[in-house]
Amino acid sequence: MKEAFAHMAEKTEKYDHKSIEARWQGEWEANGAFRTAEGADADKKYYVLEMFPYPSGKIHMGHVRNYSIGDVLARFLMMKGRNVLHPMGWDSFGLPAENAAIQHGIHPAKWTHENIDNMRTQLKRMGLSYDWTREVATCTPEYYRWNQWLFLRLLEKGLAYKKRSSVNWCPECATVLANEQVEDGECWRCGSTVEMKELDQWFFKITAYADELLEFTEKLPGWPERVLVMQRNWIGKSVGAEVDFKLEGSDEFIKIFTTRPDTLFGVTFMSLAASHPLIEKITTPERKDEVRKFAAKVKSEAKSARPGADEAEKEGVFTGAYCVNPLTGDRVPVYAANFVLMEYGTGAVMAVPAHDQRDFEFGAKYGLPVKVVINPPGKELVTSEMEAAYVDPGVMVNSGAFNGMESSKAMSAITEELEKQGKGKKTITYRLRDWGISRQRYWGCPIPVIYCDTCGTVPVPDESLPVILPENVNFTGKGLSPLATAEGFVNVRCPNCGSMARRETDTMDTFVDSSWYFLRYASPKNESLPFTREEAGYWMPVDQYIGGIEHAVMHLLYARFFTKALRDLGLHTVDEPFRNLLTQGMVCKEITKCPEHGYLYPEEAAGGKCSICGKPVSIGPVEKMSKSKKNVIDPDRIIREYGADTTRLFSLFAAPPEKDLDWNEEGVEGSYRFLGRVWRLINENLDLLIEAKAWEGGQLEGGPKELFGATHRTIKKVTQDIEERFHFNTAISSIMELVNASYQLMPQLDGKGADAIEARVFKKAAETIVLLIAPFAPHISEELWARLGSKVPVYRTKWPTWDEDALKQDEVEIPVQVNGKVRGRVRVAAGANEAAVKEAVLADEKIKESVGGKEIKKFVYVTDKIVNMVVA
RNA sequence: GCGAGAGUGGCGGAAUGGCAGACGCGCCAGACUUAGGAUCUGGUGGGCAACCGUGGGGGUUCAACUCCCCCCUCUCGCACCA
Repeated sequence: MKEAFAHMAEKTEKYDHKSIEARWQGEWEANGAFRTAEGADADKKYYVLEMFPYPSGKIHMGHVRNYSIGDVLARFLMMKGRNVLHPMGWDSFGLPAENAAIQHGIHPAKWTHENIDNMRTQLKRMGLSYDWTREVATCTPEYYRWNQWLFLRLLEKGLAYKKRSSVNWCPECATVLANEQVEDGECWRCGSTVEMKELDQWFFKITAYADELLEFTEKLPGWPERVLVMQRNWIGKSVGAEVDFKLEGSDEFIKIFTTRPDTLFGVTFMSLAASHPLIEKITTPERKDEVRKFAAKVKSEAKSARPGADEAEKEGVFTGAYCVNPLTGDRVPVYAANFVLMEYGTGAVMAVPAHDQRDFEFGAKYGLPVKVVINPPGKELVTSEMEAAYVDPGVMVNSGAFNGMESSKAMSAITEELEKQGKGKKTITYRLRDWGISRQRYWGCPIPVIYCDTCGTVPVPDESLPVILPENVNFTGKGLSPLATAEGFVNVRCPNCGSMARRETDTMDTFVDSSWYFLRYASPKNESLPFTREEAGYWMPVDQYIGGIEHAVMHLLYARFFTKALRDLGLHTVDEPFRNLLTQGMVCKEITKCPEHGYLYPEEAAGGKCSICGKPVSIGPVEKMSKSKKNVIDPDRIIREYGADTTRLFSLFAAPPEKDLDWNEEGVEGSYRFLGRVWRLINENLDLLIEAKAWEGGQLEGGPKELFGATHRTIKKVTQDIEERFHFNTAISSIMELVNASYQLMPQLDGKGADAIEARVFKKAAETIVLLIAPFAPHISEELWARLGSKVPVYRTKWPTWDEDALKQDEVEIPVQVNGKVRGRVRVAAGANEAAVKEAVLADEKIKESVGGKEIKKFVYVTDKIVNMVVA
């Protein structure tokens, strides 16, 4: 239909996003537009980084949003004269590639590289300002050899070690999972129930940095508070004491951990984790049966997702054993309890029902005594009247020599006493565990060690790196990793003694790869080091890191750990990798459902009817885009139909970056219309605009003065919105206002020449619009800039600056409130004094009426802003 | 339970002590047109009005979406951490 009218010669050429975007992407590529090099002036550097993607095959809207945000910043800062590093790469080891091999018989390498090629093309079509010469892919030997090299350095430092340990095992993925990869007892990737398994594993000693990692969460003002909180929770530091309780009739001790040594005199029983190794030993024969049954029950319950902590009933059984309170000598019965976790502390807890809510509940259930040792200030607790534990500080009682002391002081006093007697010591525990990095998978970085019968565990020498992942292996998806069955890989001579030995066949967790890639971008091609001190020294830290909240703990904590460990290896000098972090919101869309066919893709629900059966479709709540709910929009289609500029613009305009974005196609059309409006504004006046000289200042009146003021106001607003708060949505809306204001001036251009003030002010506005939209919609911006006659591309043009004088208005309209309600407005000279304003206000008929002759008790005037009168 | 964030027109969202609803979507009207799902222009929180309106209730202030206190709802994170 559109074509039928195409012959109706339109006044101006249509906005053809396809040819414009192809042209400028070609130009940028041909000119190496975004290549970066270290400069002399270190404070001009700016490192913008978006989390690199896993090459799943196609980009999704989350990527579009992430990279659009980063690109606005990068392009804006380039125009502001910063030396911007803006790289991109691929987090390209990982399970999906291996699954593709198992399911479709495609080699992971082939699958991955094809996906990378495809996604690179897609990213280039978005017009992102990456320095592609710095591209890295973690699955290439050029990259992963440095993974191996860094592993060896950590090994030398004692920060990598091997131990046999019980690990989380996913039966479906046939691999070990890190603690962080287990969610509610299920595999984070496939959702299978996780089992425990004993295996020899490589670990990184992240716990050696627990304190520093925690401490620096207070020194990252550029990070969102919630991410820091999540990391603090994850590290889970608590300060307290370890206390030894001697077992009655034995030389063994039960070691407990407590954060409340001040309550030690109030211990009335002891709780052990059901899986505590001492349980079996100490349980009296007549109780064995009951205790074993209980332990089995706790174990099975632990496997299924534990119900919400506080609501779960506290249960336990008496073991028949007693231990002795080290300070009071009291006899304390030992229980096995379901709420004590073997993984935390020592797996044993001293129970103080009077001052711990869990112990209180447990004690009440089994009729155990309550002994108060802390009274609230000015009060006395009566055991029989207590309905809950008293957990706050107070004054010590029933605590021997410590009576009368502030409980806060007793904490350390009692700990010191224990230390003096050799019965305990001050201790700090962490929830954070060392990072298990071994994976029984093929598509990952080989761990560079060799096992020799004579020499033991031997590191692969640096000069033998990289340990190449062999291509020729079998994929079954069952049992051992394909590497373990690759004879040519496994069998190797010991680098030490030369006898036949075996290679490690586990590969590294892919989070290792992504823990230092931001450093590799500084020296992407270096063949003798992972990165050089000079280059990393120039670019690091990343000034702005942008990515999804899902990486709040794992990736971001590992990357922080690596940065610190590599610093201590002397490889660079920064403490923290990411100075500022922006966690973008999710991209969401409403769900469409057919009563018969379930979830429908948006295109299957066109017109509100199911495309399969024609039944009306129910439109559900807005949720995160996901394939399972079919509420996904393919960026490729949007870019094809509307162009990259529109797609980027909409994803930035619809919501501020940290909030969730609600995708809707009408909004996309709105953004497209806006770009069309900019296109016409300039092309319909192109001859005049080329000829006119932009107005840069001087005496103005009326329409031109207004537009010139609006131009400068917009420069100021857009600049501040981008650099101070990342509020791209309001930046874009203010450019829209400037475009609207420019259209308002168009009638005044009629019949005027290029020398006319109107034309010159209009030119200034037009130029400004083109430059201000450049970070958001770079292609149309370049095209219009070239059409306006510039030989220099926009990305090398200076970002416009504003003139405070141009913002000033001669006259301002002041709203006048009477008792807080707007009753009228007066026009006064800008900056007028209160007396002058008052005179104008009192002369106004409408306002007079509102005042109704009543007494004016107070007259408030905020210069150029508002008047408020209190009358009665 | 603890922690973080949010609650504003039909919708996405503006406004961080100073005219609530910028900008956009949607909707309505007009212009141009053989035609319009193009474009341009205007209108659009509710109410006939006085007035009423930012989750609810109190407070501070000349002035509160914004600050303080209490409560409700939602989202996210942590969750028997001794």
